[in-house]
Amino acid sequence: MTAAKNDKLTIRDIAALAGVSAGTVSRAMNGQPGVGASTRARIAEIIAEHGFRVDPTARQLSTGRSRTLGVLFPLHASEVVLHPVYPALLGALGDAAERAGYDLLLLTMSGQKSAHVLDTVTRRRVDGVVLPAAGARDPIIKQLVALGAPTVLIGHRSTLPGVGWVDCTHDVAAAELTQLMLDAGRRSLVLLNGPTHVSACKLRSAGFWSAIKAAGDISARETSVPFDTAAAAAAALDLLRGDNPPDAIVCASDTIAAGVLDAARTLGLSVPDDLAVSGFDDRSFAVHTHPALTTVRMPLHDTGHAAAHMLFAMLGDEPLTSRRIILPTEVVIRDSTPQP
Amino acid sequence: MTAAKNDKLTIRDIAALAGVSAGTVSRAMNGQPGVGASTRARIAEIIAEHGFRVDPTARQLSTGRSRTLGVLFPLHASEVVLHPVYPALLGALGDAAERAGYDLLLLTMSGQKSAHVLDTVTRRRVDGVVLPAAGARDPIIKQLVALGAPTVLIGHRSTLPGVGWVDCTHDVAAAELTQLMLDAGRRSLVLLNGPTHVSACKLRSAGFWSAIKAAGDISARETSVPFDTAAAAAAALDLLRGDNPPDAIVCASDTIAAGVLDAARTLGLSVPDDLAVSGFDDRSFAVHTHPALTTVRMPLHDTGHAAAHMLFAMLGDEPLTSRRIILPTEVVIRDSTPQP
DNA sequence: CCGGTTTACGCAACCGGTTGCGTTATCTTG
DNA sequence: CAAGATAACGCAACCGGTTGCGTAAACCGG
Repeated sequence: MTAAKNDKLTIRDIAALAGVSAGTVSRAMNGQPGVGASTRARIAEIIAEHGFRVDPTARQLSTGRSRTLGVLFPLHASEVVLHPVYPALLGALGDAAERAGYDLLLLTMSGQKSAHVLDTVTRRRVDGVVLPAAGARDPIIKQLVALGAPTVLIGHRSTLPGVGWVDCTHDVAAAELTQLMLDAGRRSLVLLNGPTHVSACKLRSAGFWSAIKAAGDISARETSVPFDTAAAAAAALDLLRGDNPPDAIVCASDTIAAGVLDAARTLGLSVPDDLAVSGFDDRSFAVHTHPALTTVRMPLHDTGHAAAHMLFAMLGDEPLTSRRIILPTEVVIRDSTPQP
Repeated sequence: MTAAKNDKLTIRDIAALAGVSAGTVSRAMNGQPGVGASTRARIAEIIAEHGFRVDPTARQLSTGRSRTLGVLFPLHASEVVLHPVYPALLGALGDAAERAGYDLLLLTMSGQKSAHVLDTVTRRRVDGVVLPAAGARDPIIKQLVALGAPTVLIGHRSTLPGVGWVDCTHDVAAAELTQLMLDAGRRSLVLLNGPTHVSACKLRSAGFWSAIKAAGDISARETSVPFDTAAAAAAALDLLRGDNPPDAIVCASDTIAAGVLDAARTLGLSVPDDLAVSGFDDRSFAVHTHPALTTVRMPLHDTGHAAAHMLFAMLGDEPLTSRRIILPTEVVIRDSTPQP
């Protein structure tokens, strides 16, 4: 057996084996100067032979670094995993962390109980924090920067100094979809937006209106509904039965779009001929709706990856990169909009 | 300000404030005997006033416990979060951990690179491990028990001594669905199963065949396909075009069932009149297919919850419970099977 | 009021690494 | 070859808690 088990070796055991002091072993392991070449080689050999691994807890206690990144959601964990985009972000962050030799600590925060999270950061159980669900109003962001914790936001373009963020082009995607509707001859559009305090929804609104403004004489409205299929269906029924019913509805999420499809079916409208519908998120069910949903795929894997590496750069592990990154989205055209 | 910030207080600072030794503060904090009532009260007051919090790293170094539970997936993180059931389990585990004051460390393991994971366990960065994706063949399970790590499996009924597990009644659910088909008069059934090495698929097969056997003179077959809509569609086309085409297909997942629905549509078959179809998992898209899918909802939240508390019991935090738990499933009847 | 037990608390070692500083050995260079 | 510079390494303190053991004071019954 070479580098197998034999647990619980300490650095002083290795030092004794090599006939040196513990400090020398530590320096040799960490590639620091002050160790002779032959000694270094001998120590490396002994470490490999006995399968010694440093105790991360002890190292952390003396260095103050844990090689762990925290992923913080101001939600219950069970809410996180049901979300359309958070799980994918978490997965990408996990991949990047594993590849960089970091561990991933999942931090959840029900309500405003930030004490435990701040404590975890203060005590350096995590070296930095990614917030994939950061809202503009969350006080936790300011608290984290006040603590000096390297912080990266996803989906919220904060202006706070020191914090980095990664976001994607919600506005461009919304504009593209809107233009798609206009190009197909639709002249009465509605943006069925999500809650307007959500950063992504603000951007989607901006994209929608910029395309409308550029087109000139178009009838356009915007309404806000929760990210909920039933609520969206009710809102869509109102719109479609009211004055000047829309011939195209741009929705801020696939769940909302699913509600619109339900409403269209209820009224016997044909999609996309009578009504064009688009979603956002490209959730798994988007391909199973009837008709299959035109939607927007966000670069979730790249986003998580970029956020992780931005954090590693802040921690000094990698060369500095930009602290503000905007990644491109991709419009996925299916059958709920007219074919170009 | 009472219990606000003022970071970096040590237990010796508190001891000096209270006019006692660090050891006494430690004992007072942890509710150990050997501290007078008045001293205890004074220490508690000073701790509250200054907002002192123990350093979990230092505590871990001396006690060997981290109040952290590991969730181990022998996969890449990005594969985990795309899975139909793992995210929900992760969420439930996270909720339970937060409520119990535990942190959650996400451990992923690409390929057979178990060294880092075993190291994390050996060094007690986690007090115990939950494996929501345990396969019968995984050597990691034996390695964990060899290390003496409290281990709880989800979805794999291991016979190894010491390990606990939580599973649900895949067999009963499959039998119920099969019986549903039989009660509706279907006489040519197919189980379109997933990969047969998956524990849940074995159970689903057993349930299917037990219902068939009990019914007597029935034509029944079983085929295995990957959990993939396109592959399932191809297999279903073969079956439906072949001799003795089935009038009911019980599928081992919603993704497989979606493929069967696609095949039925291709052939112009009416579901459920010509062909009854059922899925498994109750994924979000099951309600959006046409017709909406009859499927099985698994008690994912309860499963995660039970696994977490079984682990806490093993760690001595809670009274002992059973180490083998089987939770009931729920058949969700929608429109892809004949109404009873 | 006294011997013996219990209680309250301090002291110091320990968990397992890291690191500043001092000492000795080796290497330059004039 | 002597003197100064440099490299290699040991020593011990330190990170911030926990805990076994020793001791002095408070308590007990007789």
